[in-house]
Amino acid sequence: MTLSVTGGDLQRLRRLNAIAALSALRAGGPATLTQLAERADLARATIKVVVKDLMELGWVIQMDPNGGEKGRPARRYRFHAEAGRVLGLDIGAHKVLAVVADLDGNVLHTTREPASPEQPRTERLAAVDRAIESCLTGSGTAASDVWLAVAGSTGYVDLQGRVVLSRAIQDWSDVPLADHLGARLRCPVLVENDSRLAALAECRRGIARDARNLVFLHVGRRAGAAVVLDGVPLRGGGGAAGEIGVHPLFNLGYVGELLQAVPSVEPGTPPDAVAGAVFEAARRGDVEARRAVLRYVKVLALATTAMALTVDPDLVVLGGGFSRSADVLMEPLRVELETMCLRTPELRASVLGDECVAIGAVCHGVDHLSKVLFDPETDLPAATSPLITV
Amino acid sequence: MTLSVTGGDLQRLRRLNAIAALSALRAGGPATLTQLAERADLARATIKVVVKDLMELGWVIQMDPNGGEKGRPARRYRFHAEAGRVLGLDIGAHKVLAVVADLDGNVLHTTREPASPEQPRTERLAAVDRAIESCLTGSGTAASDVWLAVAGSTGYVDLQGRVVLSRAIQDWSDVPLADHLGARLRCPVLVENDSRLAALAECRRGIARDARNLVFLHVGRRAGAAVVLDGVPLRGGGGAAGEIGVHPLFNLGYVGELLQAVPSVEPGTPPDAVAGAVFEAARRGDVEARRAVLRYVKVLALATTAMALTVDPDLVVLGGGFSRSADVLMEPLRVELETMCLRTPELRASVLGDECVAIGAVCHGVDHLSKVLFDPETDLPAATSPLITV
DNA sequence: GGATTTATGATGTAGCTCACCATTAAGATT
DNA sequence: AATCTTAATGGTGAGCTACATCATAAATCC
Repeated sequence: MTLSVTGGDLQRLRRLNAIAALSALRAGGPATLTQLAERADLARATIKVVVKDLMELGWVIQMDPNGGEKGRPARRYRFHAEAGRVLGLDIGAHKVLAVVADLDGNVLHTTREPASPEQPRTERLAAVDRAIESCLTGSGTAASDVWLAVAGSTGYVDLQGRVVLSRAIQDWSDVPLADHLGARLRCPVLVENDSRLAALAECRRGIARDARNLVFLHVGRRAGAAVVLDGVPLRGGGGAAGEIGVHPLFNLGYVGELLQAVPSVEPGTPPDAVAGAVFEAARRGDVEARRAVLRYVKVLALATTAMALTVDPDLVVLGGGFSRSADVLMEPLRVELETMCLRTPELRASVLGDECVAIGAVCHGVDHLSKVLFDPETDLPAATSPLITV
Repeated sequence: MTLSVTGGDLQRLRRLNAIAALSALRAGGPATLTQLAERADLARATIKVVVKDLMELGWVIQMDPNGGEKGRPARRYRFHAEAGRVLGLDIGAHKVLAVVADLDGNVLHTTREPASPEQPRTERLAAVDRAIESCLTGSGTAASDVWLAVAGSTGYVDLQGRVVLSRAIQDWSDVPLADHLGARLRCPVLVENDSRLAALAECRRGIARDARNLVFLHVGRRAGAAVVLDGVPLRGGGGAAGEIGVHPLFNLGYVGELLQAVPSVEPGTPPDAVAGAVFEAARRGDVEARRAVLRYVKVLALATTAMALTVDPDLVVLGGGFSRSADVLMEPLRVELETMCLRTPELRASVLGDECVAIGAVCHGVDHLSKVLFDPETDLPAATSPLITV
């Protein structure tokens, strides 16, 4: 029986109401006291006291009065999203992305560094450092303003933020990424699998905003996956949830190879462009290309069905590089899923492009901060470089 | 952002404290006021008022004073588990089981009715009715004392409590089971997949009490599965979570057939006894039998790996009829899982035998009641046939 | 300029939790 | 048997908290 209800004293009630007011403010945008009272289902007088406290702590600030309505103009308040910053990182095979966002998750600045799957880890880590550096200076962010950093990396990331194993990047196994970043940044660091963050991004800001349970399929030359349940990315007991790609029956690590050796693709095409050419040919109706796409889709569908039968999602989101060719992939995939699934989930293509993982990192960071900072069990801290526990 | 914190009134605080006290009482067993104050981290005076309220509502009763300690003897209180009853049902292919339990989930009485996979649905429903009938009379329970009934059935059960599809029982698809039981019982009814309830039972009362994330594998002539995450059975968006058995690559619906046609098993052996004979032969070291077992295990392992790679559980529990032969199955299964999983989960055999599903049904019912009755959002009802919403 | 509208600030009431105290009922000690 | 020790009980008052209500203030509308 997992009933862990905690009661408490009057101060706790006050805290509860403060958090309720703050949540209402964040969820519904700027508001007057009366509006907030309505939203949080509390008396105006209560809201007033609570908002005063929140302003003193620095979580809420008063906005410029905007006239235009009749009656006495109301003071309007909003969440002080600029009080701190969240750093989001996407460490992919071919690029490193850094973004700085405010506490609402609004991205303020983005920088990009090139990378390659073959480069040694020190070079990649250096690229990460450069991306962070230029993103901070570019957005005018002091290192002390960053409350939390969240990194998304390919590969299996354990609960300590160590990249245990990566197949997409050569020298990227057994990398203590959280430690490296923590030493550099002087703030808590979370490291997550990239697909999981991309899935979260789609669930919060992308195509899946109306869904609570979804499977995210990262399609590319290598395929990855992630599961979101009740709006929360599923990590599993050791952080390995979604790693269906290593299953011997659906070898997603090399699934892209199914898209090679199509006659209509010119022999000289560089490896990176082959898949795109096959998709283009299939789009034109080339029979061999369509057959290759179907082979690719069939493997994908088998893996997706296995996941769908395990967690029964409402939605499957197609993301990753190849999702640009969703027009070619979707229909055959839908057909395959329909023949195999017990309750076929809806299928949609991602709408967040390239920065999907970085945005997911920010979302994850904001969620984490909200959970830690606005926890009814502990005192509400002041909005100044608070102590975050990871 | 899913922050749905609700603040409130002083009455709400009182309610919160009442629930905290009640939870502490239920979790830790009978207690004195001082002990309860300690457990719930509240002042004695508060506990006193709250317990008085709870006694008036009928949720808490005073026990006989038990002397033997020095100092003024303290009144001892306990949760009034006898205030209501939960009915648990297991509707299997070969039997129907009914149990009556109190609000702590203690089983008071069990009845059993035979069934067969071939019988028409009306006969099976009649057997269910008989099992309920004799279980109620046998335990001296009035129909009005049953607050909630939970049924576990083989097959895919949708969120409305309808058995959509069953392969283990012939005439058992598209059965509105919740409606049938609801009309008979005059109390709310929950219907769930049987494997899911068995998994819950292992997690609460069985071998998996220390685990929060697990995959449950129902092994038999047909195999089924269920997932428990954070101590809660995973239903999925439509109740189909865990139905990995219908995946075309691991055809678990007929996996038992892999255990046939072993020379050392006498030709005349009845179909039900073949598997047991094969296991027995394998146990003795018969090579053909071991090979058959290995074929069976390999299929099982592929399906289990797919699930494990999706949700990354800490534990896989082997349950169902064939788990009696866990000694033969475990080791090869462990080996297979180790070669395929990224993070191999621990493997254990079920300890709750035949009544596993029924016990799980009771656990699920008690959980549901706790959630609905002791919800901080609503007033605490009196402990007399309360209105339960499903 | 007056009427209307809407937000603000202040007051009083009721309810809750808690710390503190004297009281009570048992076993332990002399 | 009388006294001491121990530990729970019951009651009181202090300090907060949330809420409803009311007079007041600052805009727009006619």
